[in-house]
Amino acid sequence: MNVRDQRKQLSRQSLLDAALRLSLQHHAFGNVSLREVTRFAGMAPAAFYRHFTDMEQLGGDLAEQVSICLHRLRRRLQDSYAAPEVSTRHSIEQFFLQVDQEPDYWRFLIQERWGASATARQIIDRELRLFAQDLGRDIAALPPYQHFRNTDLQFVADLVLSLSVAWIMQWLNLAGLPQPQRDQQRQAHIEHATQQMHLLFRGIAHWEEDAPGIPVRAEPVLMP
Amino acid sequence: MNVRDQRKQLSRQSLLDAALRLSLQHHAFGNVSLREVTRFAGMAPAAFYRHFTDMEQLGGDLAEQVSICLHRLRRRLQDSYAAPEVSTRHSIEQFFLQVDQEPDYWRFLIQERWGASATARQIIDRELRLFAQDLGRDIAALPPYQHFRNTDLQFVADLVLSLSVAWIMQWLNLAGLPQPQRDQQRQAHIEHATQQMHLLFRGIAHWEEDAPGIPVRAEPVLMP
DNA sequence: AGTTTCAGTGAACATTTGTATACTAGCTAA
DNA sequence: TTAGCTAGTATACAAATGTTCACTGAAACT
Repeated sequence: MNVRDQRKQLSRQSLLDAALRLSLQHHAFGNVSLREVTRFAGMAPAAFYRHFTDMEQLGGDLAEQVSICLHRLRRRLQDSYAAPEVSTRHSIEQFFLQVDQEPDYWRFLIQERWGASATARQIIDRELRLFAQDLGRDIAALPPYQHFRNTDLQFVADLVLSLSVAWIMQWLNLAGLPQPQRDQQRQAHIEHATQQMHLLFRGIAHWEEDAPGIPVRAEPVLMP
Repeated sequence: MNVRDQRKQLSRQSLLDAALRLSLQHHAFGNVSLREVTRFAGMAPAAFYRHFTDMEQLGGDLAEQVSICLHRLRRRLQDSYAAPEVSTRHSIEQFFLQVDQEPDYWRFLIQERWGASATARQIIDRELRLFAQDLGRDIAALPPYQHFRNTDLQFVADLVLSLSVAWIMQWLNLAGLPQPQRDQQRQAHIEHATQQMHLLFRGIAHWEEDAPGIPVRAEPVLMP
């Protein structure tokens, strides 16, 4: 590649990095101004237009780039087929360890899921939907679940996705705590998530039976 | 109350209303300017300071007001004890019907949960946490669940809370669709949520047993 | 070697922003 | 009735914003 194009992409990346950093600092991408981004990246405001027409476009491109995080996660998920002897708890620990590897990306993703940039919202939504689909396919392919219909397993995948999003944000918010308390809270959070997953497994295992322990009369109570 | 104080509170409310409306329009409270709020409410910018010192304070007060929504929901939840013969599906329908009654409030709440205003975030978080606690207590008080430990049921409540948040936002985003397609999608969404709840019920019913259908080796796969 | 291309600069612009000030009208309380 | 409060107005100002334009210098191409 050209030396010039190389440098161009370099400063383009520094703009994206600046936008990400400032988005997290301001708790929203929409609160970040064009000038602020260029200032943070160390260039003149007008240089911005050599790379993006608009802050909206930058938001979209940033979301696209951050979405790579999810792709990586999906690939790692498939790798877990190779070594399936590990426990649920261990898997969850691995999951959060992976979140910790790129915490800013994850925070951005969840923050901008309902954020101001329409393009970013669209991209993030597509990405999460894709992720849930893959999750459903992966579950369906396993021997114990093969006798379930594919559509049945899809809503399980959606459920896990909803849970994951909640977990990640809770996990990331523990990062601000002081060291001794933080590790304890993190351990508790892992325990919490593991229990929730176990509950789901029980539910799946007994999916087709009646649930004699739970009378119909009591059902609505769990439901807000 | 004084006529003057009465009028003051009236215009204070119109400021809050304007802020809510504009927050939803801009997809973030942080993107709303002080002047925009006063313009929308039909007064001069300086009048703002007779009611709030800051946009931050307005954000907090708005979050506080919107939180009433959750209180109302909690109360309605307790009422469901009176008529527990209804099905899960019906309860969920009722739930979304209630969301539809004040959709703006709900959207604001979820949107600003990780938004720019620190005060708003704090208030919303406290409110959701309280909601989950109540949910746990309510579940624990029911005969079929009384033999579970309270702490065990708490994570079930957290799970339901995480799910509810996801449901609400998905539900609200169906509002933009054209009429014929919308009702169909809504029906599907209710079905979806009902299935997810049923899965949880199965899991709770078989909480203490082993799950023979699910080998340990397969567990991690469900876990991202 | 000479010309072209183009990422980045600096200055300028019209707007919009938050905030301060002096002021007005009308309710409140003596 | 009269004096005082005070919610709201009008105006002003400094700061920051998005966008433009002519420019510069180094890489790229012929």
